[in-house]
Amino acid sequence: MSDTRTKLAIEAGFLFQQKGYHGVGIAEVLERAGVPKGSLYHHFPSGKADLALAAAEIASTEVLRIIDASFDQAGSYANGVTTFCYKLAKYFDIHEGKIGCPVSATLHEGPNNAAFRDALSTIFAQWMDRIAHYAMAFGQSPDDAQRSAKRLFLSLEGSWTLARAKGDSNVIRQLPALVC
Amino acid sequence: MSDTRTKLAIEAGFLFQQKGYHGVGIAEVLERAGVPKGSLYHHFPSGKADLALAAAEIASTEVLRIIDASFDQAGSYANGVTTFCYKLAKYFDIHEGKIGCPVSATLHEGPNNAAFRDALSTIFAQWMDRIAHYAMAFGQSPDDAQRSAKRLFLSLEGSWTLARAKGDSNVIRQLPALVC
DNA sequence: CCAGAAATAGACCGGTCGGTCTACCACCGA
DNA sequence: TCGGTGGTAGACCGACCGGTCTATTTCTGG
Repeated sequence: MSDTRTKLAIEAGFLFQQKGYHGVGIAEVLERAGVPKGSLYHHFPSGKADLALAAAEIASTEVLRIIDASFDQAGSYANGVTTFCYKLAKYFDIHEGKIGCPVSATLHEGPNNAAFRDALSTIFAQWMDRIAHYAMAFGQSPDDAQRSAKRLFLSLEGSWTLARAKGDSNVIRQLPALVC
Repeated sequence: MSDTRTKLAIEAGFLFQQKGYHGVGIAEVLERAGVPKGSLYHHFPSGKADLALAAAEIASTEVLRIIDASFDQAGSYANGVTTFCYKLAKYFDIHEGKIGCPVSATLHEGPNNAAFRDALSTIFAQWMDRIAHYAMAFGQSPDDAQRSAKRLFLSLEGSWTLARAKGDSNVIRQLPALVC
């Protein structure tokens, strides 16, 4: 199995989230992961771009997992949103406020090609679909659920940006009061 | 007078907004502005960082100008928000969808130092203050105005992100229906 | 136990990065 | 006319960039 591959993607993601695609050098990723260059190009033949895509994929999966964990045991949609935001705020604090949206930081400032934009767009759609799914599960109409999900997602992206600028995770924690 | 200085900041801002701080090389800015390297380091002694700060300042002023232009002649707060978003969407289209928040793209992916974060945080606060000011002018209570401004700002940041990922300015145009 | 594939290891490459430095030029008050 | 100054011009630098390449080690099926 390819444990090295996963480790590379995770560590790369960690760095991309803080400094953006262009802000991270291959050497830095290699050092953090404790992996030589040869291994990287073995597992990711097309190099940095491959790495970023894989890192974004992993980060996205983690976000979906957090959504599930937040809503599965919630008593209401508003309740789920609150749990979700608190979990994200905690994650933000763990990384000492240096982190933004895990996938947009990775992919947005990368090469402006179709592959990156498509991946980003797909991931965002998945997030909103998942949130809308829970909104409907809690009784909202399909239309309302779509709106709720979009409202939450857009504000969340904004919160990540603002929280990072202010170095304060409370921006994220105050989100439920603003969108519900 | 220093026309060169302004030109450098504007062109740098244009590029930073598309590719982020690390994604833009000094040489590229120089070529776009048609200015030799010596001039840059004459006007911006500490180089790229100075340039980014100046570029962000200019971009922020422009956003404030757009806010004023949108709300000054509006009949209601909601009306002003709509005009504001349409203006931004148009700006987004002019740049062929390659652009995000003009200041966050410039400063967020830059060196993670206090100066950059402070500048960003200050600029965002100015934007929200200005929006809140108009919300109050249209009759909202101070508290409500704060909330309205924050809601609009956060969603707007998110919209810029999503619009760029999807390459579709309609995300921004649909914002008023979501936050008002 | 061995052959071959998978993976690791890192030296090496041309190009580009941000930044420095010296030379020159245009303007302006004396 | 001259000295000085604010600005322009671009050659040049070491560091670092992403990526390639060959050699070696480790794993695995027969």
